[in-house]
Amino acid sequence: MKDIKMQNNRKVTTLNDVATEAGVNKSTVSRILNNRLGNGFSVTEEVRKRVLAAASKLNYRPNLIAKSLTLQTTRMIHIVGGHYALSDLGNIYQTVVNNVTSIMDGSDDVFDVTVDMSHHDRQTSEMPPWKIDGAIILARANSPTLTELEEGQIPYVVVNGPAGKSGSSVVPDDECGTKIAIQYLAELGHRIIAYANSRPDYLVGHSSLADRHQTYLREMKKLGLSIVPGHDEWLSSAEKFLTAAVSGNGATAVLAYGHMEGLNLMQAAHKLGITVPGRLSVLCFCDQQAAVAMSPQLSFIDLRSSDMGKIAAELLLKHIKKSGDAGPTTIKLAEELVIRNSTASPQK
Amino acid sequence: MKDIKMQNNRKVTTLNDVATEAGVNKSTVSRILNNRLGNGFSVTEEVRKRVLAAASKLNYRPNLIAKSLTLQTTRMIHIVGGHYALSDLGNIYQTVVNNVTSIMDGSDDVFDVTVDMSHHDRQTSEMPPWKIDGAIILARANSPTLTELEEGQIPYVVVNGPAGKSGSSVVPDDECGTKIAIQYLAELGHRIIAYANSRPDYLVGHSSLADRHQTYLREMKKLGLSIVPGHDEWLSSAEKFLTAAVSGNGATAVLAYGHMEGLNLMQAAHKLGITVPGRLSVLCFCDQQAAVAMSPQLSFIDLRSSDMGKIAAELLLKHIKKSGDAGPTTIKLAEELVIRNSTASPQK
DNA sequence: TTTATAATAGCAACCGGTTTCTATACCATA
DNA sequence: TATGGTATAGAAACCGGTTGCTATTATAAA
Repeated sequence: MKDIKMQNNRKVTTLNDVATEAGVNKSTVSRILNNRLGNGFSVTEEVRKRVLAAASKLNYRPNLIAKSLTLQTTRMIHIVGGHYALSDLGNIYQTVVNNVTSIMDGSDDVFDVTVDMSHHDRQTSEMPPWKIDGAIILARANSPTLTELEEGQIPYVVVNGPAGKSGSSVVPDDECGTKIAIQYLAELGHRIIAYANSRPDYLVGHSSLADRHQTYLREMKKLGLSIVPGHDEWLSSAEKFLTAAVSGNGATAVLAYGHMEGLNLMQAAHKLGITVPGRLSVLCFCDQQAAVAMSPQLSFIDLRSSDMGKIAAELLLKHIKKSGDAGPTTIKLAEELVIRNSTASPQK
Repeated sequence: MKDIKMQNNRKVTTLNDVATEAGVNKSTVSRILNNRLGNGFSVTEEVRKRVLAAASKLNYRPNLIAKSLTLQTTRMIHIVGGHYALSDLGNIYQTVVNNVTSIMDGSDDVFDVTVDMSHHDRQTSEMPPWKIDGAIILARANSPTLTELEEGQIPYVVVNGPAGKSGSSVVPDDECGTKIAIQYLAELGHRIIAYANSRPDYLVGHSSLADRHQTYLREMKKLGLSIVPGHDEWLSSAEKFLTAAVSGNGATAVLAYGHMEGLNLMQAAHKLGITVPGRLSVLCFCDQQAAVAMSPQLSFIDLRSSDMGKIAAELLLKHIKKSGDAGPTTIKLAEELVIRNSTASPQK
């Protein structure tokens, strides 16, 4: 790798500058600025004022890199895997990040939250170059990242994915959710229910892919319903999929892996003149925020992304404070069916 | 503020540990591990092997905090104002962040990108406490942030907002876009065109609010068209707004401030039985990603968020490398009308 | 054999803070 | 007047790396 030598004519005021300006030693400035007074150390009010004045005059801001080098902490929470959160419209990770942030903002102890946006290959760690007090992992971390977290004994919580030995995780119960979905559709009277799998490039290898798909198959079999071909293919063209499923195989309902598939299906249905929920019921896994964008109002299996974010943040805070029963935990949230206007009994 | 004292029993191997293990000086280890050989410095192959072996045996990983303390650079780009990017569905800043990230990922020099998610008050700087090589500001920065950037001579680019003296900015041309929108609707034959203003809490004070609203008024007057009451109020209830505008004032088209207003209007129209584009044309300012979610396919004034992100990132890279004409620039992007299925000539 | 030069590797300063230990002045008490 | 405690502040080590400079040895040239 080539190194860029950066010119460094930046004039940032350091502790020493403040000390010089105030005519005292830098250790004195440090103690005053960090309220380390009263423990075998004190200064006259006059010196204190002078130092404070010098600091504000020079617009001093501590260099956290140096600070964290000695303190071994930065009071920062890092969210790993930000590109998931922003990768498409109404992604659940967006909601997760929002809720993590809001919990952290409301915490007694101040923690700044940053999100890592970079794409990393599987070999390089996703950890930031500064010391963090805790991490939230979206969906999954590569193994160097996990190793680093474990070895550094950094508290972390994985959202919607598996944690390592000492980490916690918060996951939605996809099997349960899928079961609920199929049962609901069956109770409405649907016999032929299609499953629209994910796009090919989305979260390859993630457990939700297999969990929803496999549970669909198992549950359909159990209830004696008709599995519609195409369930094992990636959804590339929603129109083709719908044409084959509805016209070709007589499906009256479709369960979609996620909100993007749901959105595509709804728009394809509209184009094909397939009324929803008249001729076709559409149900998908997503959260409130994504569902709200679609019309007619989409019925959905709520992945509880907002709760996942909140719980993950609270769990992380507990781990950081080592308070109470702060051992590694796995929390499985029950997915919930939210019925709105995209599902109905099939027409005779 | 109370300080948490964290226990620190972490045993992480340092450069010194490796040096001891290999029986050499830590500077030798540093140079070998960083390929700083060949510049007045060299080692025998035997020593090199020994050091490498020691490092891998002890599972050595450099402490990047210490590293960046001496190197004075973190190879990090920081995006300020992340809560804008994730605040609601299909926000243009989401696209901006995505595109900034992808440009950075594709750059020859490796820069990590982080997004600050914390909410800051107007008085405290939004800058991270570590040294960054460049910043992207979403929408706007508070004045301590701007001051710090300027004083620290840190390259930065503001997206959709004003920059300080030495910063660049990339903004969409809202006046031009609004003009195009009104002219287009007028050419379709609309005489009574409503304007749906923003939600009350969104980006208070941002120039786009005034620019779009004022240009609407000016352009309508210029073309002798009927301004519909309600244009100067926040959009609180889309249904009330539509009822008043369409039924009350005979509006046949509505121009909305943003995608959320557009979405609300589309759904309200659906509920009220107002067909789009049959009885009402709907046009709003947003980007491709947001527009794609709505049905019928929304016509929109493209804010060029994707281009804004890319251009901002490229500009920032130029500034960082001080290459060519790297002075502060303001780039104004022409907004573009994208005609899809939510606009049509008014019914007789 | 002496001297110049290259190869090899260590020493120590430095980055910007925190903190332990030490030093001085001042005041009160014996 | 000697003694000791307290208030006040500085000196220096340290966190974990990087790098300019120096020191030693080996080899080549004079």
